[in-house]
Amino acid sequence: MATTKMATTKRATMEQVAREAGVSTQTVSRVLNNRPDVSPDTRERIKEIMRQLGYQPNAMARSLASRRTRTLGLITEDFGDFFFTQVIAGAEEEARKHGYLFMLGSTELNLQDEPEYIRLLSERHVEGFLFSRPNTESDNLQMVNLIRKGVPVVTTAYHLPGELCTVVDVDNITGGRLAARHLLAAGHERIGMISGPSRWKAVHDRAEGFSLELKSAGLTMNPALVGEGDWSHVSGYRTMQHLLAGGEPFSALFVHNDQMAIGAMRALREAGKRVPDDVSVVGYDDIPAAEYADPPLTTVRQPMREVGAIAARLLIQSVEQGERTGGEVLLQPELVRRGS
Amino acid sequence: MATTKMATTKRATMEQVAREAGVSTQTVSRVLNNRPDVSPDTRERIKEIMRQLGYQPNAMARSLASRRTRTLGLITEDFGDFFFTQVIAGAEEEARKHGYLFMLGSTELNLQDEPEYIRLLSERHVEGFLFSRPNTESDNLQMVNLIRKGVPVVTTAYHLPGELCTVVDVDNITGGRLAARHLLAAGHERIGMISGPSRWKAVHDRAEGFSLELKSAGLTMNPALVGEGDWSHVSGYRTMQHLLAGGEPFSALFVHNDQMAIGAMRALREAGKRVPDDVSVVGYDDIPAAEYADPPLTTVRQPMREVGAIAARLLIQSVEQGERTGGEVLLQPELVRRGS
DNA sequence: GTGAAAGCGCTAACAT
DNA sequence: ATGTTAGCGCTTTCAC
Repeated sequence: MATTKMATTKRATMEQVAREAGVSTQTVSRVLNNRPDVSPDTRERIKEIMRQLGYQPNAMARSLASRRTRTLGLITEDFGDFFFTQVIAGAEEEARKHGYLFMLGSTELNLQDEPEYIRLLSERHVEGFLFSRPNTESDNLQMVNLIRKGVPVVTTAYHLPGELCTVVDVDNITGGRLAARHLLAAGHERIGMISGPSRWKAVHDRAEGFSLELKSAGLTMNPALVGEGDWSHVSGYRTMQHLLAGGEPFSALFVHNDQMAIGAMRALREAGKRVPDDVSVVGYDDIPAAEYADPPLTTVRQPMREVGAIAARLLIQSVEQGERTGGEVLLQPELVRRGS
Repeated sequence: MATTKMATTKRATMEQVAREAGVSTQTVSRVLNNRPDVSPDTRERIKEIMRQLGYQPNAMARSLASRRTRTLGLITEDFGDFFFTQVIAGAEEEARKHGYLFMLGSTELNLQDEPEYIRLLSERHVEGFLFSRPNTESDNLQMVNLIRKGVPVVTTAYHLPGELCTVVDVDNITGGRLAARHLLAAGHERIGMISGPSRWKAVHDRAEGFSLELKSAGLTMNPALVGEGDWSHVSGYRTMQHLLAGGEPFSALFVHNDQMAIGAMRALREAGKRVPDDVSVVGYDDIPAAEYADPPLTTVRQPMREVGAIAARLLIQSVEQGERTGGEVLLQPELVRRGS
């Protein structure tokens, strides 16, 4: 292994630029911040010198003086989850357009690490937080504390009642309706459902939208045909086996995400049921694998990157305008018809 | 929408803590940095006051004075990619254990944004960069510039010849060998391959390992049975159709990632070939969907989170010890036998 | 349009 | 074991 001791590279400072240009640092600062009150001449000369010196402003010094960091904090829980990574990608891209960067805090299912992350991010003076993760009852305290301190907070898919916090979400009731309408239109009457964990608001809403639509067709859910999974492939597989073992006949199935739907289809296949001939399946999310499932999975697509982008935009707005708005933005899902 | 104008919350400063405790800021600083030269009494008293005041050190002020940020930069290209998100998750977790945070720069396939990200991150004085993304020839310049400036750089899966940059990778030659050995042991002799894009070193290595193993069994690759995809499901599907159309018989297939393998299996199915009865398939990566493919996909698993964790550890080491090592760490893949 | 002075909140280096 | 002095590299405020 080759090894070299390195001295820290020293960068040009504003003072050097000022000296070279024969002006005060103040004038250089004005150029750096695109303020109008500099003569075009001086401005150009200073810019040229900056280029020559490879001047890079020191963000820490700027932050210390100006109390702005143009940095945001992102709290997530699971990088393995397609939904949340897409949200992050969308948020990140949007933030950069505004000159903001995200600092990352992913608890990776160790929720107890979250306070530590929030501390690390707070110390670094992130100007706002984006929470993009599932929610349990217990973990609101952190968010509420931040909000009460006046820190801008935006969440995806989670509404904190009574707090000034913006929520960006996809309309899950409509999502459930879309799934139901699709199955009803195909003539199904005995319909099962595999939901996500019941503590999720999304799960409740998808089930509600689904039931509402059944009701308007004069049908109701049969409790013997409803199971609950934990979003994983395997839980879809097991829950399906369980419903199958119940012996209650059905010809269609609504599953609350694609991973579980793919697991459920495997269980159906193993039980000798063909999809869609014996059982039609509708999933949720439209993950990349959905299109290449066997058969290709009909599913409810959510605009996840857009959720992230809007969340970032609202967060930055809140940061820059110094106001805290407790609002909700609801995006619409769409049905993607495939072979299942 | 409820709306409130917020004043920026003012935080306690070191000076306030010092005043309350009747000591100088210096002593408070010593406590904050866990230096030994403070009497146990004073230390405890100061800590207590910090707690009471809810004191949070200002990371920018600390950075400005100490020239340390304990922040790292992470450059990636695609949050949709399972491999890279796992690497990030591993890196992130490891970094936090050392008190470091990552700032995020994901170009999301717009490679031309990378210089902008690097600039934003440099200005914020990240102490090192982790590049976790695929590579083309043209994009080395950015990395080389950083390295030459003395900035610690670690990459995953990419070796920059002649530069002091650490690489953490998974042994792709062995990966190719594992796949070949598995197929040879099952008695296959006519074996096809769908590779990733040929400009990737990983692709070259996987193909080489695969060929080497065939050679030691007295076989060679048949060029008519080799196709190239772009890692996507659809490219695996199309490439498979193309190979099938060639008419060259084969009984086994090595595919350079699972997504393409799943696409290829669909093409096989549509062509009336059963997996594994007519054609055995080995994928690469072991993404979550592999286990729930039909049939469950036999694949070469890579320890991706570990790659990230090791990369982060080496990067932090390089930052803290101030030395640049051009080394390579090679982790080993393993074969996961399933039904394909 | 430009400059001088003060200070953001902390740490480094030295003194005691 | 603790205090003093002098910055870190900028922006703010106010003066000209």
